[in-house]
Amino acid sequence: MAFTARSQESRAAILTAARRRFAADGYERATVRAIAADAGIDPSMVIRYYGSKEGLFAAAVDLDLRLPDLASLPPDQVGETFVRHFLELWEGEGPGEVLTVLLRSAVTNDGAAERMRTIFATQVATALGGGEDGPTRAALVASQLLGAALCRYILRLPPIVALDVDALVADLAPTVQRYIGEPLA
Amino acid sequence: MAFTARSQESRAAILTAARRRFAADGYERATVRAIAADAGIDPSMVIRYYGSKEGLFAAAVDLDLRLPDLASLPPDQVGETFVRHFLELWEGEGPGEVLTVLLRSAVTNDGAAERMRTIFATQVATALGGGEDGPTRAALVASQLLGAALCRYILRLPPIVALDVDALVADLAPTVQRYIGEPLA
DNA sequence: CACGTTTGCCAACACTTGTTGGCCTACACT
DNA sequence: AGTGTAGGCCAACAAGTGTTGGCAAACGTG
Repeated sequence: MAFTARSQESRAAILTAARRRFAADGYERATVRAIAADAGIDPSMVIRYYGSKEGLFAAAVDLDLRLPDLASLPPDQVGETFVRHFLELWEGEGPGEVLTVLLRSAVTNDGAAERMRTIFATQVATALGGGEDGPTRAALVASQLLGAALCRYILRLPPIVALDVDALVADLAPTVQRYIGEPLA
Repeated sequence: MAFTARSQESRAAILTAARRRFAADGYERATVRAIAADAGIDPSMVIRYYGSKEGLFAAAVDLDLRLPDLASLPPDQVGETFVRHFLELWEGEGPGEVLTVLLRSAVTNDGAAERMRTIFATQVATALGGGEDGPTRAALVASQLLGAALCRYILRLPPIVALDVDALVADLAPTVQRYIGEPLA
């Protein structure tokens, strides 16, 4: 039952292959067989190590957003800092893949949607702190950031893809800043 | 080969059932058998009428956004009008289902993504008019609106779901207004 | 009324899916 | 060296998929 050092290599190979497949195809179309083939291993081993396809998925999307401590920043820079951190997460090799997996499959798989919900209900909401309408503000921020990620990394809308990170940050930061700070309707 | 009046009822039943199933489950998990069962008809008829599952899908996502003429509005109301129109499209029974289908499957299906791209590259961009950076502005608008739709109708983030349409319009309108009118970075 | 066409269902096909059990090999430990 | 345990692959399963062909009944048209 317990893991030994010898199998760690296979486990890791399976996990990275799973992330890549899940990211590329989404939960439903990514098959255990394809993941196993990418990892150069038998499909049955995938089940043996991770229990089921869903267990593998859960292991593949285990990510800490590592949101910075925004409370210690000058209030008027929170928006820009937050947007930049989020976008650089997406641009990165590892986290970007995990986030792609999450978003791609949260759209069709309810388990992934639940995971996304908790991530943005806990990590984002607490990072932003906030009073009684804190959750609403966090959700508005999420709507803009997830929308941007959707258009840039999933749908690949050309005008959004064409922008470099700095320009995108400059465009989005005021929006996020307003959702965090300005009074709501 | 040609359609007769007698079959129109079944065709329509299949189409509405397909829209509902595609919207609820996404392309992959919506099975022809389930759609046929919902329509109270044999699965083979679905294929006979629409050729294949993909043909049925193509027929199910045939929608005109019916974007209003924004040019004739006072410039400072364009944002709010646009946001409200978009949200009410989503709230509506028929169009909302089609949009859900489109977004749900654009994330994993490349054909649907292409359809989405052209919709937001042509319909939205031309509705907003605009000069040389018009496409960029339109894409930024799309990022916020699609993000909001994603959070509200797909991921169902509670704080976004809890808002009524008026409140959401009030929160999002300034963002869209800024993307349309204010200078970009 | 008889004809051909259309509608519809049943059964089946060929295939893919996640998952399981059996068997052999290679390692670790005493 | 001998033994127990874990790694790994093969083959197979049961279930579900989209799709096809054949056949009975209902229809519209002459």
